[in-house]
Amino acid sequence: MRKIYTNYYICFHQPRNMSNQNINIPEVSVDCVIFGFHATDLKVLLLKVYDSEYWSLPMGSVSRKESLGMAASRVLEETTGIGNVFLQQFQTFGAVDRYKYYSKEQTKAVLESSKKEVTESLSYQSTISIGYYALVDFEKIAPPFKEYQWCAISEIPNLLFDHNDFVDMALVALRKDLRYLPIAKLLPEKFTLREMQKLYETILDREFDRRNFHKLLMRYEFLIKLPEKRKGGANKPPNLYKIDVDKYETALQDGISY
Amino acid sequence: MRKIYTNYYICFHQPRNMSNQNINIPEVSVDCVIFGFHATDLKVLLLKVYDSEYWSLPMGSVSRKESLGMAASRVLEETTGIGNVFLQQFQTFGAVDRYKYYSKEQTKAVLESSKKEVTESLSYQSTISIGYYALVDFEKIAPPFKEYQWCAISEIPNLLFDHNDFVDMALVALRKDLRYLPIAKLLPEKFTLREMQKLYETILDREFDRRNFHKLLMRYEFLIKLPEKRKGGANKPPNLYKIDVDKYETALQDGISY
DNA sequence: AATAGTTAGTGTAAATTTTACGCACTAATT
DNA sequence: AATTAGTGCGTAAAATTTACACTAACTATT
Repeated sequence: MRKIYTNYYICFHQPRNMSNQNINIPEVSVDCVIFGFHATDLKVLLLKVYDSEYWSLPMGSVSRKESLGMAASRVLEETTGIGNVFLQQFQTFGAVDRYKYYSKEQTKAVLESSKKEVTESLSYQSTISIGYYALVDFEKIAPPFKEYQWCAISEIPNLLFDHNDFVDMALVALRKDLRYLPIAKLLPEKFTLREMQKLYETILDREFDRRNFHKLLMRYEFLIKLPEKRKGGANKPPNLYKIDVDKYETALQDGISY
Repeated sequence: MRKIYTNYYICFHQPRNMSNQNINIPEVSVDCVIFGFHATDLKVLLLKVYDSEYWSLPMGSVSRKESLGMAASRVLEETTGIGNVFLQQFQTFGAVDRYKYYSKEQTKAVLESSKKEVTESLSYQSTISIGYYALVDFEKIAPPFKEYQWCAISEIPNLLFDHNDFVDMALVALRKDLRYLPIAKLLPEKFTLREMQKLYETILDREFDRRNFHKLLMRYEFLIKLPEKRKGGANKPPNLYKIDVDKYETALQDGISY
């Protein structure tokens, strides 16, 4: 006979002492992987940890007065100035001592540089992090300021804590959900078909035939051909396109095949 | 000129007062959607809230000494006795006051029935819940005990808090990731091709041709034909199959098309 | 002004995959 | 014997994916 435990009722937590109530939820943070696209590279925006040589992802805590999505959006705005972007939750991380285990020497350095008297507390803080990724227009936040740096996916250094895992898993999620994601948000408002193709090729790490790709995209009718062309190259200037937002969203409902 | 905020360093939380330290992380829970499959129905295991008429999903808090996956596994074991199952994190929920906002009268009833003097505290507790779904063999935990009830997806009543959202989103995630998920875990160890087909048909809400489905599955070579047949019906007894675990996992890496 | 070099833009045919379904045979129930 | 449903083969139609070659427009060079 299988043993069935008897505490089958919902176990309510003890009420916390709210006297020194912080508006933020302790031990929970939101960490953001910000994707941008430039030339043929998928890039991630890294943030330099104050007064140290280390890099991390933008992160922050969650207020009790906001939803997770709002928190992610706010954190992004506060740390980078980027607002109003597409954000997608992809995974929540909560390994034991994950802030302690990874990059021990980095963590120590950061603690020292942060000039606060927090020595051991870090390992008990932000034990759980909700990962979001953002799709942003690279050009809108370039050139980077010295505290931030766009970094190609393939060249990302060791990051603080387990942030390298965040980047890896964000990329996995991005690839998996590609059919349903508005990846055009990684492009500038006006773009060429070739740029869009490059974007797909970079994310999926495969090549498309120019003509077939063209046909494929045109099926969905969310591309508006502009009367402008992009001059400057020593070649026939390509047409510029922009997105018909309504039609794009409709197409994304069903998924865009490739 | 875009305004860039200056707090670009990582903001460490104030250390919490650890004197009345609870081993569990307050305000965080793990909630489980347990999928089972019976006849032609996809079902979810619901848990009756102690001494009330309401139902909820199995849930519990997360210890600081365990990872999220371990917590989900433990919660499942503790509440239902089910162990060693496939668990998949699908989404983390954290809307403002989501425990207060949903099912106000239900929450109240539960609070009263729980016979604890927690009145307002609930709305500040378990603000964030990490959703996992499990794929289990329906037969192994049937017949249900009175505190639990298998409930067909289409007949789920109003659940506590925002647990209806959990079920909806778990199903969306299940459908989306179907190609990569070991949904055979929803079947008994020995099963017929027809049962597997029904399973796919139920999850995807579409029909397959018997012969084509047969061909499709056989391509992957993860089905082992057993010398047994399932007798009982007024017809030719169908063959029984079991899974070749190694080959199944290999096939799932690349995804099983349908 | 002519030319070379580069990339853009476009349609059609072949190959492959998916879907639909026919048929012969088997093995149980009633 | 009639009925019901599974097994396993095949084949044809439909849909999708892949392969492929030329002309056009611009810049840079001479």
